[in-house]
Amino acid sequence: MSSRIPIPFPTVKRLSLYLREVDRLQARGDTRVSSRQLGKTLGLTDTQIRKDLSLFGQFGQAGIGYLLTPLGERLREILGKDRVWRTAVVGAGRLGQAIISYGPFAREGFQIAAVFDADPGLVGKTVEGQEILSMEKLEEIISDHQILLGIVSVPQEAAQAVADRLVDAGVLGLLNFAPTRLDVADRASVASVDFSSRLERLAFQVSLGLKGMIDVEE
Amino acid sequence: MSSRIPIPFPTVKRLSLYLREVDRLQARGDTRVSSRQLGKTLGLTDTQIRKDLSLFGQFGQAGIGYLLTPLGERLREILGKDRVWRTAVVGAGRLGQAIISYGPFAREGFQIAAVFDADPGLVGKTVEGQEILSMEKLEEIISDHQILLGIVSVPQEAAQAVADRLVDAGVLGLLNFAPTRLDVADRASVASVDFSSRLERLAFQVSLGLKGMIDVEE
DNA sequence: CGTTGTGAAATGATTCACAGCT
DNA sequence: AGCTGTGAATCATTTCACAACG
Repeated sequence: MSSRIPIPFPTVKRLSLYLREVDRLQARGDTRVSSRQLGKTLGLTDTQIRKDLSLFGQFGQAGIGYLLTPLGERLREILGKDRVWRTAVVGAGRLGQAIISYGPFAREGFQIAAVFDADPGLVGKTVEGQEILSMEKLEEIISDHQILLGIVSVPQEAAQAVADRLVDAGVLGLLNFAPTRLDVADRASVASVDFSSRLERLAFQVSLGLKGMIDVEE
Repeated sequence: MSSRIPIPFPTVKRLSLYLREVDRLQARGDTRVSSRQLGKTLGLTDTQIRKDLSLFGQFGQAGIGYLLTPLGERLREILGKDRVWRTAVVGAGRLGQAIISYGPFAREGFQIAAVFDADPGLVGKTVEGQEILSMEKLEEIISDHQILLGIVSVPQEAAQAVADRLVDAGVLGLLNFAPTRLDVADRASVASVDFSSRLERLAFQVSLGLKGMIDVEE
């Protein structure tokens, strides 16, 4: 018998960090890690790590900690990294090109299977071994190559239209770099990377540090 | 008399979105907006928006909604956008160059005041009107130009060392693009933009959609 | 009416405290 | 002693419900 439980969203965020650190420790030759040790490098409490991991069963050893090999395997499985995710990049401007050549993506099992751009001046050029394709071919190639993820690195004005086309073509997940919300109803998942919002929040935090908390009354 | 209250972290995240939408509506010629309307475009509930805004005083009008001009002004003030933030970019590889030329930053009051890179092959070149400077000049220029924010777009291995130098030089906020945690103790604020973690979470969400919730027992 | 502002209730996530294993 | 796993308590955030206003 198997039961289904909801995974708290913040936990998912952390699982990804756990896996990264587990990989790093394994590369260093370690064979095990305690929740305390993991928490220290990641800036989290040991309790939180144990709580997170306990959602997926018991794979720690009291008195010892967690063995890196099974922990890594299980995290990979949970995060869907026990397979290759074919990914399309739409928008091959400076940002798109940076994404295509971004080391960690390739290293972590995300395979850039196609790159598209609307600019005829870019179409035909090659970035990191990938030929930039015309937008006209988008639907055909997404479907032929069974591409499940799409990275949207086009200007804000074009983002929603691109998202619509990707989803219509069968993409199930969008990584959005444009500073706007993508509406895909229930047809896909969307994750956003929002530089300016992040920088703005940083400026806010710094303001607080400089000025203390916000005054409610002036 | 004035009292100080803590601002919930999730609220800060949203304030930035509110401001962006307010600006967009104003550019379109609108003069007011209701929490309902705002929520619809941003994918949030109207109650949440009102709760968020109410933390900073009452500036809506019952029966009418919020006037865009005062709302925008107040948001800008809260977020620390009523001033120019001089910002340094460290790491002028593809990602760094994409960041430097990223439109929304400039448009939103963040001024790139200096660009550094450790690669002698890049030093002296110009990106978007900015000369890439040698790392040797970092401390001097940060201090002379009173740069308060630093963007870290170097490889993971170099990130912590760069962060240390920036903070020592007087930077108060770091926007970190490297897939690692930056330890700055209490000397600065850090915000991270973590592409791979985001993509991993997206893959996880898609897995859920494909496979349903995680099985607790196999 | 439609809309804001806000206490009160509900939900969600983290931390505490400790039993139990090695 | 050092560690995990977890129920219970606490803390944080969202949603509800509705009074007051234009």
